[in-house]
Amino acid sequence: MAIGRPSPSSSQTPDPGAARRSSRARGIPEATVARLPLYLRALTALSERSVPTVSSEELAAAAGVNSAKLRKDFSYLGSYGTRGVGYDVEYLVYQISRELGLTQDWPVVIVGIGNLGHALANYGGFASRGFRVAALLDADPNVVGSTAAGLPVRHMDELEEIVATQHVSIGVITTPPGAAQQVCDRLVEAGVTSILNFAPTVLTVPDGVDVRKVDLSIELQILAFHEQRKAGDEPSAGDSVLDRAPGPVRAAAAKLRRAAGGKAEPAKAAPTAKGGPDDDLSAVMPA
Amino acid sequence: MAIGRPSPSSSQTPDPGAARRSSRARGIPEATVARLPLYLRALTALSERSVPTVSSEELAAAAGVNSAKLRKDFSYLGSYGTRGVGYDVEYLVYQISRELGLTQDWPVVIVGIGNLGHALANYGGFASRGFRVAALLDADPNVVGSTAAGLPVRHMDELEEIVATQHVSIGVITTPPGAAQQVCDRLVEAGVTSILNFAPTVLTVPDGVDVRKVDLSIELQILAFHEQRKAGDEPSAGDSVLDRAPGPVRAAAAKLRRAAGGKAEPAKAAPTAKGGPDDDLSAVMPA
DNA sequence: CCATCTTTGTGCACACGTTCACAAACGCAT
DNA sequence: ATGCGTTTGTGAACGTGTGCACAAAGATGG
Repeated sequence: MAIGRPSPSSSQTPDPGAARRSSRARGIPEATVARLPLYLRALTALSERSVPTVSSEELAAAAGVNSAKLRKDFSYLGSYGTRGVGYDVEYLVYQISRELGLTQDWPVVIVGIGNLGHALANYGGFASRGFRVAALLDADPNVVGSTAAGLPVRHMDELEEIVATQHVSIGVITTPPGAAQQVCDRLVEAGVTSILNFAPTVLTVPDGVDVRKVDLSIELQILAFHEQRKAGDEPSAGDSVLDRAPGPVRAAAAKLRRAAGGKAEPAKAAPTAKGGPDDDLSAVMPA
Repeated sequence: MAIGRPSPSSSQTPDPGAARRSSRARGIPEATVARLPLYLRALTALSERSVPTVSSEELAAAAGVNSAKLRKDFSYLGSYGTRGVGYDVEYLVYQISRELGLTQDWPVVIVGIGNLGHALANYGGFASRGFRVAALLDADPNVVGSTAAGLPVRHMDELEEIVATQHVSIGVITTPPGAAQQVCDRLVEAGVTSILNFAPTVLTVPDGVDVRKVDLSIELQILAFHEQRKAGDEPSAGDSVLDRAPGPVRAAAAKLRRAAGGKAEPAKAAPTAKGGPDDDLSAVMPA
């Protein structure tokens, strides 16, 4: 992975390049990998209903994608279907599980046992797919010692030992944003090479370490954007001609803004106050 | 599983088409929209440190993207920078906020107050970006009446009234998977047009309704895939020559599999047992 | 006013992802 | 065997996203 990357780069989820290259190595496009869990879920449901085979059309509908995409996705795995019939459900479940690496055990540590940490610890879908919570960790003495989902919350200082003895390679960060990078560094140092980050922070990691992030705030903002579109549109504010004007006009406006003394547009919104969004340490749950 | 559902289209997150079209309408690519919140976060941090201007290089580093991409992204919004200087932080914060629709109030309802619902209700980043929790809802009488994050948990039956009187257009689903579609239908019926789904289910919604999903299980599986890559690779199991063999050989194998009586490869993994992953109603937190 | 230095904005080429559409492959009935 | 209906697997076209590299625009100093 990480082919031509010179210095340590933060291979966050949004960066397709790095992740893509690493998976394309053996041929499976990143976009396809991201959909495999979807197919697996749909197939598992069919399997439980003892359905022997499915057509690409049916399975695609169940997974919420179109059938051509599904067929192409499967073609990267090999030719597991039978023309005129469809795909063997059980066989496909197994093949996808294997491809995703779910046929083996993945011990996971969760760091930061706030509201979200609790939620994740209780998540049933964990164990069912080969993931096992190896330990719950927190730095707060008030939290350490309590139990969540039947597991004891242990102190951060035990991190290194746990990772080493249990061969943990995946870590989940559910700390406040301020602590995330520090925790991340420690995880990496201890030997963790894949991190799922719920804190609203850009994590910087060395080459060879994968980071994926889940960010509720971002998802909501994207929804808001589309929602605004649906409404009358027109971003509403002091938009006018200036903003989209070309060259000179715009430049002059910029100059004016700077001259006006920092604060441009004494707008009603624009969160500038302290204790705001991301530094809000009270937010144990960041996403 | 909802096979031939022809009518309403389910515009889940993975489907770029629908979402893209709606945003491209006025020009901003979906990929750019998805990054705007990232920039906004970095800019807000700079703003709090009273930094007046940033170069694309600096801001890009803070947001974890490359500078060319950032400049191109901003170019879709208009020409808000000054050559030789950079971007005015305050002005940009305002412009991005406006573009994302964050200069207005977005009341939100959260349905399903389990562990995750609690976590979200307590999320500080909510209010700070124009999002306001209008109500917490649950169907369980044991939960209704309790309080979370200072707000009372109200019964699902109040949904319609709340949505109508408070003009709620965004709903967050944090119910068990089994209840998700039902809750979704009710939200849509009540007038909600944007849904953030944490339940591991494919939601079907009418045209005009946006759905984004957050799925922890999927993220972990993607990490596992890459993790497996890093290790010795070789998906390990009865791979051999057969799986990737062309034409006739493969076909014969498929025939054999079917003839063998359903269950192919009595593999150790492949979750087939009941009480498994997605139907696990005990999993209040799905993601 | 001119030269120089910095940084933006963008044209262009390329890579990736999606979708169409169709031939080849298969089951099944005759 | 042969033909027919079904469904896969994939080549090719298209659209999107990314990154390079550079000209144009502004700042700054003499």
